[in-house]
Amino acid sequence: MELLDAEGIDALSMRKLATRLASGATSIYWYVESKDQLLELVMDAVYGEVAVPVDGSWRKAAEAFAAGLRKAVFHHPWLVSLVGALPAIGPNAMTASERLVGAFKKAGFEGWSLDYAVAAITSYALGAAIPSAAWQNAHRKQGRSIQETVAQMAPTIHFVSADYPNLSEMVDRYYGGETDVEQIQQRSFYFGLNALLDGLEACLP
Amino acid sequence: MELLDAEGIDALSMRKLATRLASGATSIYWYVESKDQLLELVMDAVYGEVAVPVDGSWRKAAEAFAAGLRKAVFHHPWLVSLVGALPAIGPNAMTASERLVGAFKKAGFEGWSLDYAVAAITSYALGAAIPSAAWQNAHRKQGRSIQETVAQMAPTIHFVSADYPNLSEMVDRYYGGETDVEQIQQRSFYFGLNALLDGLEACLP
DNA sequence: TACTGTGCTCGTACATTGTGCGAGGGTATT
DNA sequence: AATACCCTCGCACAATGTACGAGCACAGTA
Repeated sequence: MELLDAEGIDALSMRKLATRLASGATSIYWYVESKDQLLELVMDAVYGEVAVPVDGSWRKAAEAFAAGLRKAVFHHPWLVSLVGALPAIGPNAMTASERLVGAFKKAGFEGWSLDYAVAAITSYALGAAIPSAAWQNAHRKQGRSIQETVAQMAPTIHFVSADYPNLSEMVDRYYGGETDVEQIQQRSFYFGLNALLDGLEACLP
Repeated sequence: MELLDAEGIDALSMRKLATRLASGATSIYWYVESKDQLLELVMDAVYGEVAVPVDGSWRKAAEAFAAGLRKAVFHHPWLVSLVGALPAIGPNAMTASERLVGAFKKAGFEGWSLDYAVAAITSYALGAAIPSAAWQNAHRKQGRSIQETVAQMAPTIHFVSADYPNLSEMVDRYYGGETDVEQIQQRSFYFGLNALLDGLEACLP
């Protein structure tokens, strides 16, 4: 994971990992069946970073899950390249889901509504993490800081959105103030999350 | 895209693509700078399949966008491996966003709320597409049909969820009836989408 | 002490990958 | 006839995932 965080997922090779571990390249295959399986394990390790409380309201549980996933993806932006391509059935992912389901069940969700409500939250959490990861990936690909990347991409962004008046207006809003990408994304994240939670709350008896 | 649909993203190599095009492997590089750029173009081609109507309510626009993306990912499950890793600034993606923003703006969203509301919908749409793509990827990796894949994975799924009572309950519900994965996912998708739209509607003046 | 098995490491090897380079050929313009 | 451009492609190289099997250390048994 240190290697992945530092160099991204394209840069991870079994040989590099081996030298990092001061071992032979193929020794890894004693512990792991394939690179894919290794990545599955890594993915579940990341899920281990999202902590869902066992007590507390269903809204708190959902918030903890979604925010935890968001933070995890922020620190490990390569995760989004794995989600959807590899099954997420590790113990950490399972525990998080289990607790989330438990909280929703205790709140009164039942039957298919329970499944659907949980799926809605996970979908939103995953989806919201993607743009965040995209920015991280972009600015890590060059060695620059976020501010520098934002500044550097400004002309390109203005150029490609020039033909789209609504998008241009959005872009201007982004580049109007201090352009703290992370803060904007955080606000955006909680705005949508609260909307979704409000909508789900209306389904409760 | 035919190659990607048939064999998945791991199986796409420049050489295979070249033989499919009855050309030399490196001839492709006359038209395309790198494989990554090729994938960017392919990604935008998929965005071309999601049609957002210019007229109609903001809810209809959001539904069309989300459902379109869902359908596109269903047919091209390899897309999720690209989203978040590659920038989505092609003309088709831009047009879809532009129209979505337009519809929301006409409905009364403005300022940051406009951006956030649109971001919420796209996040949900992307996130909801991921599990769907995961199933597709899984069942395409083996040559089997969906039903066969579902049946074949049943023991594994029961096994890994055995220690999690809430998840077991969910799994039982899934495997209780006819287990039409696609239909369940569709219902789940619209359930969450409507909840989110309801929540967003409450933000309107 | 000798032998056997088991857990683990690693060098070698191979097929496959993305892609840089430069030599070719076809067509249009001068 | 010569030059310029558009386009194709064979070759080559470094890097990749991983199968294979030879080697080690150490445990238990004879």
